[in-house]
Amino acid sequence: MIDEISMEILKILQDKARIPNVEVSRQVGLAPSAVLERIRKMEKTGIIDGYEVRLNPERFSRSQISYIHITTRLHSSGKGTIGDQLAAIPEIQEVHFIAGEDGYLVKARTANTEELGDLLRNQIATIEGVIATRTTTVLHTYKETSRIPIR
Amino acid sequence: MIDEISMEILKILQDKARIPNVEVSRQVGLAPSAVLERIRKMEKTGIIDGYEVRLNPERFSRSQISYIHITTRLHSSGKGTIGDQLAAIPEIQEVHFIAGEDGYLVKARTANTEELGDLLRNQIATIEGVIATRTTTVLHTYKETSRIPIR
DNA sequence: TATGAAATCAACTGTTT
DNA sequence: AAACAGTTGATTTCATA
Repeated sequence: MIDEISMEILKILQDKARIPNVEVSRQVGLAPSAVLERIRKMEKTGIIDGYEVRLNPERFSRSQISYIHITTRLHSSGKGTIGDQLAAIPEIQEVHFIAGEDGYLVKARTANTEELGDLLRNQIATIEGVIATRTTTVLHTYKETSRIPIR
Repeated sequence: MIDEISMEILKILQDKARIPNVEVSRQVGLAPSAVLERIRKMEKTGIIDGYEVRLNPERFSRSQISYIHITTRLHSSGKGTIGDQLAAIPEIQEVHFIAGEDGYLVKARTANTEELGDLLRNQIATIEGVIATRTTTVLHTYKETSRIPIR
């Protein structure tokens, strides 16, 4: 479904998402229009999901990463699922429903622990069906990427 | 340090990282070259960290997300820190040193639980100083973005 | 910093294989 | 179906204010 050349294109884009198209075409040995056509097709078929700007969290007062385990009641009523309500909070970057704990694992970014407390008390604890939270505080991040190994 | 116009530009880019530059310039009311200059400057000063292609994990056999708590010995010897060694594993997207557990929290993407077992046994457990691992399996993901709220 | 002119590149359309 | 070439319009660089 994805041939050698398209794989090559994806690898180049993973290294540098805003590389000029002519540069990609030079590297893979095709005409620019052919490369563009391949990229458009991969965008259409969902192989390429999109493009993101990565902003420096420290420049926007978002240095503190926290992982929050959220225990919920099994039969939640309320409007919408708890997962969707958590996902709507902008400080929360990831919401995962996890096995073995009847609940969710979410990743949050705040300026500091004070804002984290705010988030826990005023945004998360108020959601119908949330029983308890347990927070893991990040002291240092060695790696943080959305890049996946492709083959 | 970041004025109103640059903030506006960043918000537009967060919504659509590959929006044409003329379109941005129309929205903020500047010449295209002026917008570009501002973007270049923000790239240089590290406000913009980079740009990423988001590939569909399912198309590349990386559907399974796992969070792995790794307990380590306090005084690790060996070559390089454990954090750096974990960061070098391509299946691992995030490596965080966490408070309260003498260890790391990592996010991994594998094709399935079999590959996860492989990763745990052959790549993680073999690192000098690693005592134990505890894995949280993700069943469903509601949200997964690197976007941060800016203000 | 912002601008406008000039060169390079992107993207659409045709044509060919 | 995929690659290419030509045209149109956007991006980027540069001189200038």
